Amino acid sequence: MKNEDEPKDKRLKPGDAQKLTMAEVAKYVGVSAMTVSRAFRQDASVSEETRKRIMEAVDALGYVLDLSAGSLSSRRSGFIAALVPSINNSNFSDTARGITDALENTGLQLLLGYTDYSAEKEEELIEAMLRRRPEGIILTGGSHTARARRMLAKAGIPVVETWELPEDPINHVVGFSNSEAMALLVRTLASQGYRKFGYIGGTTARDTRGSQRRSGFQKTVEELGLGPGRMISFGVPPITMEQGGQAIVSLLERWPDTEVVLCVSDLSAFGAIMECTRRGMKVPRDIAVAGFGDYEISSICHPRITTINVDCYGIGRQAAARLLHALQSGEATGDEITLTSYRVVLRESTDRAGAPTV
Amino acid sequence: MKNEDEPKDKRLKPGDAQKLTMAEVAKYVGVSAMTVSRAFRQDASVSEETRKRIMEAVDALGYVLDLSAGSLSSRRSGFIAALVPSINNSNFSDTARGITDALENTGLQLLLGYTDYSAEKEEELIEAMLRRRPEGIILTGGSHTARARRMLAKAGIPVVETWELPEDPINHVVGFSNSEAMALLVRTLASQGYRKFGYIGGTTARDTRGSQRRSGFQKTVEELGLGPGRMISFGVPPITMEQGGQAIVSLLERWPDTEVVLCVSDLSAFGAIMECTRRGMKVPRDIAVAGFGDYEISSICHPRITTINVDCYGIGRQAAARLLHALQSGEATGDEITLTSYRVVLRESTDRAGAPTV
DNA sequence: AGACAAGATGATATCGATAACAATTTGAGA
DNA sequence: TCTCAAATTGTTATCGATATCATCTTGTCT
Repeated sequence: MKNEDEPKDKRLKPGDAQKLTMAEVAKYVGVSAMTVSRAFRQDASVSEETRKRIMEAVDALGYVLDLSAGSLSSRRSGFIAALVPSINNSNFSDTARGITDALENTGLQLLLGYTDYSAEKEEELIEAMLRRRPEGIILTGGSHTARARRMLAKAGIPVVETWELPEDPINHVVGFSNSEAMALLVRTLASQGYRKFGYIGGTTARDTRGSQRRSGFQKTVEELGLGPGRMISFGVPPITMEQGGQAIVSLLERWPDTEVVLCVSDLSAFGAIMECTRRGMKVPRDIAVAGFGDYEISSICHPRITTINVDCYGIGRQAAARLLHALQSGEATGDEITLTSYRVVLRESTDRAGAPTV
Repeated sequence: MKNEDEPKDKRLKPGDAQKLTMAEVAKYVGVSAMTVSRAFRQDASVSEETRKRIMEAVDALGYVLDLSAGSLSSRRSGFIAALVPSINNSNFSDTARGITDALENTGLQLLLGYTDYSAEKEEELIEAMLRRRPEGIILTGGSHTARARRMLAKAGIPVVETWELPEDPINHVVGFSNSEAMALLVRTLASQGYRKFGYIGGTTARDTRGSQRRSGFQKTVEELGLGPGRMISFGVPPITMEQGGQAIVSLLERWPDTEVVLCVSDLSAFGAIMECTRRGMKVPRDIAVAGFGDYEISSICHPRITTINVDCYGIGRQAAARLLHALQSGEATGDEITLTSYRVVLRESTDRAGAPTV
């Protein structure tokens, strides 16, 4: 048996754990557990004096509220779930940050998961999340398995789909049209005189936003009468910087007269530009390149990369705001679409003047 | 009243929510709730036939297990908490991915938070996490507020500190010495003939790993008799690509004869190199630059950046593995230190041959 | 002074699953 | 065929907080 008389260990260590409950705090203070519970919520009616005494006891005893117990009786988990394709992609981690920031001081906590661009993984994650009874859920995109849709419908919580404009929205939407955004970029560059367009993207439709960008590209090039675009598919999405470099090599081998190459994201665009530079080509003098997403790198690198700026952080904030609103108003059925902004950011990599760099 | 005879809505919508409980599934199948509960756990003893019938009912009814109720009685929350400084930094999101991957199929779920490099924010988050009664917690670094340490000790759960080697570890450690890693980089470059070393880092000690790298730099430069290093502090950590560019300008104005500049991370190194390029300087011909962290960008950009490769993903995996081991063995006190690997990656940006690039 | 509203606090039932133990069935070996 | 262990299933209490309703103060207004 341990010596219980030795009150202080020189160093605090795990293992001293006592299962402190609210009831024990209550006994210590000389009130009921219910009063302690009230002291933890700002809206409850407890006298200032009692709350102070309780909080002192909480501090002294080192009590930490147990939300899992509370959420059972209050029937509110205090969770919001969000699924993004990848947390290593700064566009999506910006969105996650937007969600977290919007949730601050709401008493809601974010449960984050990443689907790795797979609808099956998404389905699994949705189930795992729903087991925690989140009060709302934020998804990326509009492609979900049938079972995922069924589970979501049954859950009876507000759902926000983001980053796209799904054809058949589940509930709320906060996003933009990836295909129109890419179309805008094509038209902008065409108006600057570019005629021979190439495109670099991934090989499969796993990345639905990527597919939408691709189709926006293709459609617009044809509408403008600039023939079919020169499309190169390279690698399973999300395609990396390195694959961007390999892809542009293929593209230029096949269609050496290409004037400008649009990429599914800034990362592949950057890889493409670096590979060109390495091979002695100058961007934009020999070939112009544009990306999508306006990652930090694109405004810093040399040459700076033309791209579409997307309000990633705002998507997160607005998605969370929509959820909060739905929770407050109690409505679980509103089908609202919030369009988020995007804009073309013209930079050196497509500069028609094509001033030889350096 | 709604027409309950119409069995299928054309489109499933939230709002159909029924509070389905295990007891109702049990009644539907004709067994007890306990048996349904058992059917959900793989180790429990239920006949295959019963489990099948139960799972069919679960499917038919659309029941989703409620873990919050279960964790109350089983006294196991099924959560692991992890705090990282930032999820927008790919080094840390790699670590988060490592943790998530290691947790797969363990029935444990990750609760992720980001501290924004602040010990106060960390303290708040630790409390918020502990309210969910995680079974273990993973922290970044070894600097915590006194109250945070107290709460952790009291929680009685295994704690893993990562990415550093704290002087006074709480419990488990999975990391490496940032100062020795930086020292290794200095010595490696010194052995290649570099003599006049500069350093770019942030202005405050908020980023403890950054501070350690800085002191490792300073110490080693002095040990090698290369005088005090030329240090530029620029911006509140984490310093951005852009700040890296601004910093190298300051540094070269003040010490124009600097031969090589080490940066607290690859991101600032990249910014520095791009700014130099933009100003007509060639890297490494006119100035050599190195980073830290081996971000994807460093192996792609031109010139490729010399750096320290850190096993970010492995840190996450090993931290989670250590936690799992502690949970299995029931020990909550083991003070083990797991060293993770790092290595110098020499690339073009410090190539002594200094071949003019392009 | 009496009445009543507002504020503070307490008692009890309950959220939905699971631990722990009890009861029952099944099957193998004697 | 009988016995006993293993496998299967059921019963009841419980996890720790909170909803709900009841009770008790306090102060104000007539």
